[in-house]
Amino acid sequence: MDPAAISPQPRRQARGERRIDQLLEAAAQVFADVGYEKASTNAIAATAGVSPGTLYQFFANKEAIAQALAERYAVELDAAHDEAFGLDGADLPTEALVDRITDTLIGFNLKHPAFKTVFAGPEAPPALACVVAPLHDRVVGRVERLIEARRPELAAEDRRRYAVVSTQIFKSLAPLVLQAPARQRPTMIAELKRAMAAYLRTFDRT
Amino acid sequence: MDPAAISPQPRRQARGERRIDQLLEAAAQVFADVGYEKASTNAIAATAGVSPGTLYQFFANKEAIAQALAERYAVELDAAHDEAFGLDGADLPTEALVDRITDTLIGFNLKHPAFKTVFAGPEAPPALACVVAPLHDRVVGRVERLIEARRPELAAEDRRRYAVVSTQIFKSLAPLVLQAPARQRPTMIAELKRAMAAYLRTFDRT
Amino acid sequence: MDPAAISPQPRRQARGERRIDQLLEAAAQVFADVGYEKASTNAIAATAGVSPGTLYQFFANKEAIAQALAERYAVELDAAHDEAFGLDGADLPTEALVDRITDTLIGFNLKHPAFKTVFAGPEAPPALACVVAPLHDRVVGRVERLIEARRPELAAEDRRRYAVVSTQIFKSLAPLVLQAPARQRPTMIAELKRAMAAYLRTFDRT
Amino acid sequence: MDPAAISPQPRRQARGERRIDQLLEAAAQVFADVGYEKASTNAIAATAGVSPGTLYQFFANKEAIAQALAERYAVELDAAHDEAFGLDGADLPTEALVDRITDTLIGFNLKHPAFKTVFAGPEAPPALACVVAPLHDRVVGRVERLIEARRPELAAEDRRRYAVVSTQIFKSLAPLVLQAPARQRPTMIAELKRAMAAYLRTFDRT
DNA sequence: TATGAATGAGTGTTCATTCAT
DNA sequence: TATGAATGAACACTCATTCAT
Repeated sequence: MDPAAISPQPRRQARGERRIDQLLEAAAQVFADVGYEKASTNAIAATAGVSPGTLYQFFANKEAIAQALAERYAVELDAAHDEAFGLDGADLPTEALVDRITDTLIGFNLKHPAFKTVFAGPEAPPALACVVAPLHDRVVGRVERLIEARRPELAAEDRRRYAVVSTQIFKSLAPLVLQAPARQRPTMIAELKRAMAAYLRTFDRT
Repeated sequence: MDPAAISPQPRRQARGERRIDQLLEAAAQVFADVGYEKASTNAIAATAGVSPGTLYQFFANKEAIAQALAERYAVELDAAHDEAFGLDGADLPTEALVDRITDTLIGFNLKHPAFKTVFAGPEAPPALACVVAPLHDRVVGRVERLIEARRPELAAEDRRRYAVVSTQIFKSLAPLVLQAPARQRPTMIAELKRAMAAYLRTFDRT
Repeated sequence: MDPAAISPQPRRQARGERRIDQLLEAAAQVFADVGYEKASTNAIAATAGVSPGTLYQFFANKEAIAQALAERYAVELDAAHDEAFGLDGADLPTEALVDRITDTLIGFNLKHPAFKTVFAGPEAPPALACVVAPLHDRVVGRVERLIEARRPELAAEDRRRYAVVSTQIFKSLAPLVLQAPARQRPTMIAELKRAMAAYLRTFDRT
Repeated sequence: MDPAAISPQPRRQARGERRIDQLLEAAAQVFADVGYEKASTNAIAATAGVSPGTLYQFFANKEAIAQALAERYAVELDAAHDEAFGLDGADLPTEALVDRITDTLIGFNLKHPAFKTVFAGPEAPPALACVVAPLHDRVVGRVERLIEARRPELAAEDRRRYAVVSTQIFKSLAPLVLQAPARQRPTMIAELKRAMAAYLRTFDRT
């Protein structure tokens, strides 16, 4: 009973998925180092320890790699979100909510230095725009639902706008935190929270 | 003082300066279209209607083009700033100040679609970083001085941080305004002002 | 030991090595025709019948091509040297030694018209200097050891100088031989030998 | 009596010749620095403090510059030669003759670092070959006449060959002298003389 | 005469992608 | 499935030379 005889497909698929993991990890590293535009597919393949041909066996082109990476991040981010403001997000005071979300997202950014590359919103270079939009939308959607839970009376359009703006503010201040020397990071985090809370409060009691 | 004695040189120099204008205009267009990294010097030359060699007679390299563009923007922006919160910036209520500055800067962005390319802050691609930093610093410095005039008791470090964060927030929301369809632009502008004012107010009365 | 297990890689590597041969041969041709500086990598690739990209898969840059060529020559020249004054080089009369060495090296030059390009001594264009030095040093070193065997009482410094000067004289007269019409070549070879022998004799009996 | 009225042409010609001097001096500098191939006409013009257009008013192309430089050197070298082995060159003992010639020529090379660029013999890059040949021939011719004076019984063909070979040997050893650190220069000069004398002696008494 | 802007083919090199093995 | 050789258009930049002024 050769075990290989029973599961030839799973085995191959498993290998394939390991390869994909390798490649995405390599891509994340290269993206984080030099940015999407300057990241060469050859460099990604080399970092993953495979040949360029192999890379193209799993991804149709450079864009597809960014897309796949974005999807991975989307999934993991969803989980983190769930944990961060799971069921009581609606009832928390604004400050506490901002606290939790910020800590979660900053943690996520620290863990995944390539996240920002792939999480550009309207500023994304045209080449990345369509790739990156779904991840961005997903995060914005999440925020939107949270706002909905807290202020159900708001018009959908307003809700959307608030979500987009909050996300954008967060995204613009995050690099300040990430680039700050470790000593000043807490100050910057506090400032980020202050800015977020200030904005969110403006419509908390409208 | 024979005018003929001074004229031959200026004539040629004048042509050169016209060319520089053409080239910078072309560069702005190309930068705005495809971003700095993907902008090819040949494309810029072609857009300006000259040969690549001509471009390099006026600019040492691609970076120098961005730099020159940044400098032009710096000068024009300074003038706009002066006009926007000239002498009474210190005494205006926060909302009025935000109003003026926002309108000025949004106007500037609309007029110069390449401005954002060359006004990246900490997120600028490494290639642009050193080129772009002076422009960014200049704007931040401006804001800093404004804050100082309004709240002289603040520590320099805090002032700096506030200035940086304000700039960053503005920069992140501006694209939302610029990309919004004309109909929704006023709403977005109002939102941008609201976010800015909310943040600024947090330390207005501390 | 399944031969299939080792074959897939060697096959591809074999192709690669054939390409390298092709490319070096092409480079030698182009170098011989127009010299190192004017040899364009595109011309070398075209001569080898491949695209520029292929060339760069095997050589990091133009310099590396010259380097590889120099190394090939070094190896082949070593073998020729071994054959030319193998073990009895120390005991031969000067004339016989000069005879052998000259014939060997002239033969080598005739076989490899690009050799001189890559065997420039102190006159090499700066771009080639560091590439070419090792080959030159190797030949000089060889001559040095030969001189040492024949005149062990000489100071190292003098030995070195004699070796350098001999090499230089040979190098300067070789082109006269190579460019001479076939009919006059023997005369020129004789002259070259005479000049070499005359110089070497000056310290043979000091 | 405005002197300008009498000699408008000479004045202009004089200015032209000054320009030519400037340009050739600049060319010599640039050639000495980076070699003929890498010397750009723009660099030469800039070094001379004039515009490229002006350069082309006096020289048809890059080659013509080298040619003109070679001619200048030819004239000056002739004078130096006259002085070095004027009328008694025929009767001097070989060593004394070699001494004089060597000192003269080494002096000339030291004074004109670009001389070697423009005095390449059969090794000249094809681009320079025809430019440089006349200077080379002239020097060789000079040596030939000297040999004729000393050994009138030699066949013209042999004389020529001796002259060519002597020149070549000198040319190959000169860079060793020029590049040697000042302390070792005398040793190298002595060696050069020794090599030259050894060669010349071989047919001095045939 | 002198300028310096203008040219444009050419340079060395890169890289997303394909393909034979 | 994996390799790595192969491609070729593109890039940033150069330079001998010309030309309007």
